[in-house]
Parts: sequence; C-alpha cells; structure tokens
Amino acid sequence: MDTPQKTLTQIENPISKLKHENSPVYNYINSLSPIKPVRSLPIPQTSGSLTYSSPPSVFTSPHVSSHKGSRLKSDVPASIGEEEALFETETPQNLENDCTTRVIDDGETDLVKMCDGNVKQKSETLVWDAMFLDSSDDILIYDLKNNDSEASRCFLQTSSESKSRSLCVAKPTLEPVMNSDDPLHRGVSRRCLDFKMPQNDEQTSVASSSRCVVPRIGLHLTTIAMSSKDNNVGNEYSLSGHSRVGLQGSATPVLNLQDNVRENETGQGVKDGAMSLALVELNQSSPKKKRQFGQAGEGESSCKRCNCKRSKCLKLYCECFASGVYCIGPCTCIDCFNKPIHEDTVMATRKQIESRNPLAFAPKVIKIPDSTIEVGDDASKTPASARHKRGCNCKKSNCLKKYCECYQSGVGCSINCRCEGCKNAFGKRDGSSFTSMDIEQDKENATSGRGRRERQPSTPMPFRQPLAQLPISSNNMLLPHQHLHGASGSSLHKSQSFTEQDMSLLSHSRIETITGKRTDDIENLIQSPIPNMINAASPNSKRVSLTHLDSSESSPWRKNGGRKLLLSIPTFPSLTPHH
DNA sequence: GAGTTTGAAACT
DNA sequence: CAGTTTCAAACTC
Repeated sequence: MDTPQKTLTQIENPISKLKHENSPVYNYINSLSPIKPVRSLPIPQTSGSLTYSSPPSVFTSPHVSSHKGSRLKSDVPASIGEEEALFETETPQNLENDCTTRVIDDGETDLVKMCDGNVKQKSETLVWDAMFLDSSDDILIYDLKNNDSEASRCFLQTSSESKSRSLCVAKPTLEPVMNSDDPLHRGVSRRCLDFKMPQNDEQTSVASSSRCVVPRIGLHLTTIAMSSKDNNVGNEYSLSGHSRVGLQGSATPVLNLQDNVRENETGQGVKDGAMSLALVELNQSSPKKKRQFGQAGEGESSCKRCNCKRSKCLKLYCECFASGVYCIGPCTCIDCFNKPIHEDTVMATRKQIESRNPLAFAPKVIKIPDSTIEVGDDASKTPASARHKRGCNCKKSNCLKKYCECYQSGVGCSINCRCEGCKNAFGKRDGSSFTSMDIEQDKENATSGRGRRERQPSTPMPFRQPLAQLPISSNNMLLPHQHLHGASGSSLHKSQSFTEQDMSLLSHSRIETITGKRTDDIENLIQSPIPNMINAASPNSKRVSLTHLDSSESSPWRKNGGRKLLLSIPTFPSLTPHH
C-alpha cells in the first residue's frame, strides 16, 4: 500500500514552463535588484546519488514544486523569491557568481570573502549545511564579523572538503544561543535526516570528526523561541551587527550528523549525540516521558521521540519523521525504517508524502510580528505573534489540550482553524488571546480558586518577542520565505505557499521595516496578484489559488468563504532530493 | 501501565 | 472533495 519503495511517478517539471522571466513581476524585481538572478545550469543527475533539492522556484505552487524531478537547480529565476533562489544548490560556477548575493544586510561583504575563499579552493560545492538544518525555515543570525575565527575557517575548510551539494556559507556562529568558540558546543549535531551523497560519507566523516568541526546544530529555533522559559534565548537572534541569513534553501537535512547517527546506529553514539544536543534541544528528559514540553508553547520540541508501532516511522504520524529527524535511541518505535540505513526509503517516502502534500514537512507555526495584525475576520483583529499555519480542527478538546496543534504549539487559534468551541488559552479563534501573565494567572486562579481576571488581548507568551525581523535584502527586496518560522522542526522542507498569515506577516512587516522610496513599489508588488504565477496549492483545501481570483476583485485578499485568499509563494523549498 | 479519547494523516 | 479509517499522541484511570 504505502510501501516506501513505491515508485514515484516522474512528473514533468512544470517549473520550466513558467516563464517568469517574461512576467512583469520578474522584470520589476529585476529592475529593483542589482542581483543577477540565478541562472540554471543543467546538472547531470547522478544516478544513485542523493542530492539536495533546491528551494522551490518562485511562484510555483507547492504541488508543482514537489514534483520537480530534477531540481538541483531551478530554471526559474527569482522574482519575489529571488533571494531564495540564490540559496539553491549550485555548481561551483554559479557559486562564483552568486554566493555573494546570499547574505542579507551588512554581512554581505564578509560572506563574499568567505565565498570567494571557498571557491578559490575549488571546492566542488559550498556547504550550507550550516547548523540549523532542521528548522532552517527560521532566519538565522550569523555573526559575520568574526569570520576569521576558527570556526569560520573550519567551516570553510569543511565546506571545501565536503562534496555534498549544499548551499552557501556563513560563519556558523549563532548568538546568543551558542558560541561556536566554545569547545563544548562544537560539533553539536543532531539526528537530522541527512541527504548527503553516500559517497561522501568518508570525507564527511573526516571533516566532522576532525578538530575543526563546524558546530552544526539541528536546532529548532522555534522550539527555543517557544520555550517560554527561555525567552532570552529564543527571541534574541537579531543582534546588531549580525546578518540574517535565510536558510531557506537548506532546509533539508544536509546536516552532517549523519556520521554521528550512522556510527551510532547500533550503539551508544546516537544517544551521546542526542545528549550533546541537550543544550539546544530542550526538554530532554526521561525517555519514558516522550514529551516533556512543559507548558504549551514549548511546542513541538526538536527532541522527538516516537512510539510508532505500525507506521514504520515513515508517516507523518511519526513525529521523528515528520520533524525530519531519524529515530534514535529514546524512540520506542517498532520496525522503524526512519534510520540512516534506510536512507533511501526515507527519502522516497518523504518524496511521496511531499508529492501529496508539499507542505507536509513545512513548519507548522509561522511567526507574525508582535503586534496586532489582522488574521481573522475583519471584525476580529487578533493580536498574535504566531499562528499555526494550517490551523486546527478540534471538535471536542476546545483547543485546550495538546490534541490541538495550535495549543500544543503554544499559539492561538486563528481564522485558519476550523475548531469548534475554541477556548485556546493562547488565543481564541475569535480573536481574543491571552498574555503569558494571563495564562499564569489562570493557573494561579485555577489553584487558588479565584476567578479569572479580565483578559487583555495580547501576544501569546512564546512569541512575545519577535524572533527575527523582517529580512530585507540589501536592495530592499523582501524575502518572503524568510518570514516563516519553523515550529516543528520539521522544517526540513519549506512550504511553498503563503498562508494568509504569511501574507499578513508580509504586508505587516513591510509596513514596519521597509523604508525608502521603494516602499510603495514593493507594496504594490506584494499586493498585486500575479496571474499564472501563483498556482493553486490546496493540499488540504485551506489554500486558495490566486489564479482563481477574480481579477475584478479590488483586493487580492479577497475573502473566500470567510477566509482570505492565500498568496501562494514559495517559501519552503522542498529539499528532498529528487533523482 | 492499560485503556480511552482525540485529531491529524492517510486512505477510499 | 467528503467521508472513513488508521495512527499515534494525549489523556484518564
């Protein structure tokens, strides 16, 4: 039935049919951006090699992109997603040309050096498999000021040594979560699915086992962000002087922890590796307690421990699989296929699932700027900083239990939800939400017997602080893909559509952050429907194609059955290798 | 720890 | 696309 070995239908790459270059949007962006769009180069597919898929081409529906057979390099130059395209896997030639465009903000120069250096070493590829491959949908803040640090050098070295197809580089220092100079934190990795080319194992192993181990951290940023007790950590990524680098394109588990996992496949190592992640993977606890997320809001921990019995850990039921990590020691799954030794199977299954639902591995929670923005009906403005992307469908739990994905993620329900009798403590669907104080007050009240005080709309606790600012490229180009924040760690893949919240985020952030005379232009760009470039993407009937939008509508955010239209813009590149 | 409930995922 | 089934986590006892 759902055997992972099922042959996947090769579907003609529809991306190539998209003539983005001819689109007004493309031309427009081209005029705005000094960055040359990435041109595709035919890359021969190596049979049997696992390769990293590229981020999605712009303006393709998630579904479309999910079928890109050979997607090492998209044919589609970027329009809105130009920056995203720049994160694509590339050939060295391209890297020479393009890696300088991959960094946003002030870190650009440094990265140029890094890229140059890397290219000059004639590395076959640059490795972007930086640290946060798991929730790479998050915006990463790299300290590019000290790129001559050992970690940086090592990173470059490792990059040049590795033949894994991956993306550009940045100094793998994330502050304040971790200091790469801290030897204790070096080499931290996780059991992310590793789609490295098998033949690279040896090299990779050498690299990773060497002293110069890049601190690769399968870090669920959102987990940190959502850790209500770690606000100081989770939400402080945007440090001055740091550049934000969207890892959008690297989402897939290029993380080089394969070695770690593999050598641990049968032994203690896995556990050791997992233990080493304790720093960043919070909530480690007794294996018996599969989930100790604490209060809701810590959300989907990166530390997945499944207990699958029948799914072979190859379905989304399996949290490990859904999160893009291999099952490891603490898992008590039966007949598990979600292990490095079944890499091919895992990959095939992922691909299959993606073909069915390109957003299957997308982060479930998206961040919304910390202010009141409209996510609900016109009448209900929901103050919230994060929302479940797809929304819940609770019927009996009133969104008050962890059955509810919204509640579990520590976010309020939104218009996306179809829940009944929503009482989500992080924000009801009708727009009310509570502050952390409210929640704690509720706890107190519950224990003390006092009544609940009147609530003031506010932001759900886990996201009170913005995780990252709106990424704007050096030329003020919006990088829509960088708005999203992975909550599930799954995040190995990026969705390729924007939910309404994404767009709310987008538009809102635009207001907040875009400055300069191009603001209006960008605004127009964002709000202008893009016929034929935004395709239907309705894996769960919750996304509406703008293609179907009546052009006579005055607003691109036309309601549709009470829901706003969703602009489908590639945001989560499918990074599943496509053979 | 076993059994039940729940809702997402998968299937038809 | 809607209804049903399967599944595993959450929950209860």
